[in-house]
Amino acid sequence: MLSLKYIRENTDYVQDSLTRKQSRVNISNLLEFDIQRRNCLKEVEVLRAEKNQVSSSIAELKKGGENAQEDILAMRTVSNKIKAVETELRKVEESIANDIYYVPNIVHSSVPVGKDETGNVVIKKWGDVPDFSFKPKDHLRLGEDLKLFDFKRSVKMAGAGFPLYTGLGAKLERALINFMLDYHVSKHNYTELFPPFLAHAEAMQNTGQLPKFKDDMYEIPEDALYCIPTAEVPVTNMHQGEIIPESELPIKYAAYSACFRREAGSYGKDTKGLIRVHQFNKVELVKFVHPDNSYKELETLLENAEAILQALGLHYRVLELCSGELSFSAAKCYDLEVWSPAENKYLEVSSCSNFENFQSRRSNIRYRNKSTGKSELIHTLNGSGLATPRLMVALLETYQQEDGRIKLPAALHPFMNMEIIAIP
RNA sequence: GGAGAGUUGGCAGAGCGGUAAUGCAGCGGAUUGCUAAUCCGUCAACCUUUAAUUCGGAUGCAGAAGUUCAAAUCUUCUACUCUCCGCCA
Repeated sequence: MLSLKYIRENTDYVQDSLTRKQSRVNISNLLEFDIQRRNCLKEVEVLRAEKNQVSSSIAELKKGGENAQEDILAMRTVSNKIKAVETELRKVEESIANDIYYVPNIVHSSVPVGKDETGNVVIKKWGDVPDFSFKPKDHLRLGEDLKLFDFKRSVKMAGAGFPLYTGLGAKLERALINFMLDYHVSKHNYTELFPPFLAHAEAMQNTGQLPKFKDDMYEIPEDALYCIPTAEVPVTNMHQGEIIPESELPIKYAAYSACFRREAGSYGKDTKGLIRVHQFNKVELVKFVHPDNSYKELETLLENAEAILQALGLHYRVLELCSGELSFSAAKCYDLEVWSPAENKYLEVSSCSNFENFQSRRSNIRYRNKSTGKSELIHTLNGSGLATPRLMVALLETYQQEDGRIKLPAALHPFMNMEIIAIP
């Protein structure tokens, strides 16, 4: 979240940022509440000061064995007054809390202005669109022929959108996860984590999933827990409430998790196979960094995610998201899109974002500034590195042979113990 | 599921109705001098004020409600942590 003080002192900038983000959030209510709050505070603080003063004089009198009855009676009315104003204050603060959680992060000045996906800027293309001497099959057909997934039977377990990987498909899924984790740990110096897949409401609120995206999450009401939509949630919350020594920054984590998304409102879109599912696997990269370096760290985060696609030899492009496409919590974001030969389009496999102190303010994650000795909010970043389903789509389609077999890229050979996936 | 103990500043830790000791670490300063020590100040977030990183005020003891002139301290509820028992992969 943003701080109320920041909104108050930079109202025009925040409003401009909201406009660029295509947000209809109204901050004038918030500013009105802010004034009310400060008026109440002033009132209550004067009364409290009086209370403290008289209270200590009562204490003095009693110590000296004197009668303090007069003061005590007077304090009774003051106390009641305080209670009344405090109630009012609490109401105003509740209104502020309700509203401020719906205000999205500000947009970084480097972000191109635009209102929808047409405003995104392609800043890079890597590799070539693969060329086929035959008509390439789509991943569904390939999966069926090679018995890699079973979408019909998975319905018996959990319904549509919960993929079941079978045989070499299951092994390939596991190989991709292992390959990516190993790569980030050994080549990019991330620390590997295996986090819980459920998180409580506070954790969800800290990273910005709640309150706005409640409907997109699976919930377990008996235990007040939610299924995580990304490992970003548990991993970012790992340092909640901590003050991290400046010398330990940046902290970099790579975490595998299953991800659960209800995808409410997107029914009928991308219903084919693996392209949009309720449960999927992802290796997530999360960084806790010094505020001065966060944009540099965003660039390397992007490079780290790209390295996976390069190692797998898959054609992709990088988008710099325009202001209107930025997610709620992000100040700047790059999307990585891999090429699907059968779909004949690019599919998003990663978003790399800088959240600046939007998440760390909610989660109260700080570092100790060496020169001032004061604690300040750190910046958080994260990016997928990568999500498997669409990666699987691109991989199968890109490396298919005319005879229907899949010739795996060399990077996966050690993880699969084979070079070619053949028709069983 | 049952029983018990606990949750205080960055950390450690006292206080158990009169308004948060003390130690360590950090930051600032002073002083003596030299593989460092000693002393002083400061040490979340908030409001107000200021030329100011200034003065002041209020808050703050897991969270919420209550009793009281006054709550870290008493009462109730909630959350979390630990220990033991039971059940289970």
